[in-house]
Amino acid sequence: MSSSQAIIAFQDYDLGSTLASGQAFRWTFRDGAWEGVIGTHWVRLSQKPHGIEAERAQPVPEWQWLTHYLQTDVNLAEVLRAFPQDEPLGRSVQECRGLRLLRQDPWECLASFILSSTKQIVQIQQIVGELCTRFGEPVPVPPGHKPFYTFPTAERLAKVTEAELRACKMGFRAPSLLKTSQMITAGEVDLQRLFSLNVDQAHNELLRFRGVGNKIANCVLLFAYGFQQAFPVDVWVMKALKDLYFPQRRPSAKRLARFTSTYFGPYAGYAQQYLFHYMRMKGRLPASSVSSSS
DNA sequence: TCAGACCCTCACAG
DNA sequence: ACTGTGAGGGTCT
Repeated sequence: MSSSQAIIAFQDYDLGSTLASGQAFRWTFRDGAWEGVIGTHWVRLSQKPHGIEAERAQPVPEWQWLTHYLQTDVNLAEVLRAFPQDEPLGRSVQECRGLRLLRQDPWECLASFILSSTKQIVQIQQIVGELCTRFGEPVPVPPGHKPFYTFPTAERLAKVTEAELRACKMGFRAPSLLKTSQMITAGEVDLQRLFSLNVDQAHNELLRFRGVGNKIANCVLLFAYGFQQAFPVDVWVMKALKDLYFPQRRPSAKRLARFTSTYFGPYAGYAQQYLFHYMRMKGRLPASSVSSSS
């Protein structure tokens, strides 16, 4: 029974916060709904009182690809219960109610985060968009709608030149993405195989790629491979950790790693996302109140 | 451990 | 309008 529309009954899911929280970079909000591409599926998602409404350009037999991406079967209440009961995290959870983690394609996630280093989220979105437009394949969209593209495969990108990548405004990240594409195409690293490894082994495999350090490796482990204990530490989370948990003196890298891998529990990755989102929102408040008071 | 380099773009002063 | 400056979900040497 195919349909081009479905409602996923679900509560405790803030679609907007989740899609715009810097996990994925290809969602755009338009006319009250989020439009994007998952794999080869164009889809439009909107938040409804009793769940998420999904709309496709063409009928599809099933929606498992979508529920898997959105991770709607994760019991958020259980995740939140496993958090340490401290004040900063509690406040973050309160402010970001319904924030979720997505489950993305490993290659798209890896490539996107290679492009993320020292970039603002808006800029990452620009670069990724440019990359897809130039090297992705068009996907079916509703009549008269602007075109959408797949995320280009590693095989495709392995054949382009560094100059072509730089034309997507990715700067010094171009050689890293190119080399990574080539390594994967050559079979030097098998991204699917990482699913069968433990978190430390998978982490080490990811570090073999140029442009992938500790932070980006953890992002890919968390957002694509579902290692919920992975804890990416970027400038925002670092600020949160220093301000909220180490106000006296700044901890050594070793001490910090020890803390993040034990204190937050089995769902540390979720805790990280809440702290990240909270810090970003908080940092943004003064700017928006200034601009709106003119 | 610790700078400095690395590309490029945008926001924000002046 | 124009130019100058700083910094942005890091990584590598």
